[in-house]
Amino acid sequence: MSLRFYDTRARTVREFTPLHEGRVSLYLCGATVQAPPHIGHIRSGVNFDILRRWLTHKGYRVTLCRNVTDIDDKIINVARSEGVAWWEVSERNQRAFTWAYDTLGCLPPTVEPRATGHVPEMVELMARLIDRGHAYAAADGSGDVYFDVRSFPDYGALSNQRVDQMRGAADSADERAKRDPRDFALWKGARPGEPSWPTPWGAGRPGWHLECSAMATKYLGPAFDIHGGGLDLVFPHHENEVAQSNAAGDGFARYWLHNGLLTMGGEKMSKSLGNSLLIPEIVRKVRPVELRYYLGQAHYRSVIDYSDEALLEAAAAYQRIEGFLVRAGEVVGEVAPAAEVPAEFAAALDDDLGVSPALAVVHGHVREGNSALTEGRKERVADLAGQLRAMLGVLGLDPLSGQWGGTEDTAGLRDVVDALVSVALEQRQAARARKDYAAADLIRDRLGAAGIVVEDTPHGPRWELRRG
RNA sequence: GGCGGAGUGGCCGAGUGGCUUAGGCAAGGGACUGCAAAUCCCUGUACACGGGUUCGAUUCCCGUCUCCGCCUCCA
Repeated sequence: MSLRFYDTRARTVREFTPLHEGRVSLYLCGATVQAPPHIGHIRSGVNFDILRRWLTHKGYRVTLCRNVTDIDDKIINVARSEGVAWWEVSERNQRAFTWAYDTLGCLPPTVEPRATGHVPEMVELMARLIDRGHAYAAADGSGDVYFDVRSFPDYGALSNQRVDQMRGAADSADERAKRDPRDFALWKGARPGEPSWPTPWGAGRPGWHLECSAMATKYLGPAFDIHGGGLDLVFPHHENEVAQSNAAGDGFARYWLHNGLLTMGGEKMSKSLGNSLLIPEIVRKVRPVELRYYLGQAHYRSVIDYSDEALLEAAAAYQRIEGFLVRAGEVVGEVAPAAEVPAEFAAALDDDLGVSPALAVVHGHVREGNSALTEGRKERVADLAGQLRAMLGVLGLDPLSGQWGGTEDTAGLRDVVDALVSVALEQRQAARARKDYAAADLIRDRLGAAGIVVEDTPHGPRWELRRG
């Protein structure tokens, strides 16, 4: 079966064919860096990281452009309230986003452009729109530049709305000089004390939507394959992007993919609602890879209503997978990921990124692998472990990938601990041999208290550090 | 007012006009074990409600209820 995705604009699943053979250009709306990321942002990051990894696995050369909105009203407000420069706020939060993406195993984008670094491209785009009669500078001299919604018949096509039914866009607080209340700001003229960049129409700053059009075009070309982002960006952000770019004569995105939102207690998690759950807080409860499993296991378009219980369940499920690979490694040594993933797994991901049925294949392999391990069928164990690593690699969840493993230092430390624990385990085995179970259990309990879990197997005892 | 999504067994979460009706977590039973852990096997008979279409609907259609998102900054 072919690769296909649900396209927001078509409102149906469409077969995916890239613009250029063997290559995929992907634009993601990244963060407005007014605050550190919450798990909703990272859910989006994980969803699209899986998409990116799957495309890469299928042999496409993926160019991923993920922007950073480093200037906007809220950043200015945060800076003001803290008495620092706007760029201190955006730098600090951009680092927090990068840390969170890295921590969750999201591969870095090919390019990560910032809005304020692309003012000339935005000016060029505005000039084109004005020339073509789709935009105008405010007549009041405020420096605002607006997109003329009425001049573009397709406005509303992406979000399936008719202009007449829309409420006015209050994207400039005082509605300075719009011809139509639904017109949106391409550029916001500077008020006293605000950071600004010069343009032919006056000094000001980007009006959010414009930057994505300008940067997507710069890095991916006038037409590109996939544009992704959260469902809450469909309108107005993406509607406005596509309107600007199409009106300027650019083909823009060919497929629109939107991830479902993350809620907590049934309410959308949002910086402005103040119910943000931050990453450092969660990775105290579970390991980052377990959080990734939790965020990635549901279909990317479904809502995830966050709960600690569900998070811990996901961690348990992940540990089952990890447990097999660790035990397999002890028996057959390190197995490299297989070159190919099972057909059923591939079919699941090809079908609009069906991670859930793909994980069913993963768990099936784990179950069979555990049986093979019990039965001592080493070749089968190695075979299944290799396939599992390949599948988990696509999902960014391979516990042996190094991405999730310890550092060189802790690997060395592990050998030291192993030697020490072995001494204790030899004592315990001796006690068991003379049926002194009280002594044997005491040793196990003391190791347990130190965070070392002992398991007896047909091949002798094994130990590992308690997870979590 | 407009646009869109959702309600699945104790929990999470896929999916489908009928077939062995995913998978995980938890629970119960069994195997293994000195015990435990891990693992394997078995078990649960679910699709908000009311109609309709159909030989047959959780799956299609209509209506109702509830919840959520967007239409304003938001992944």
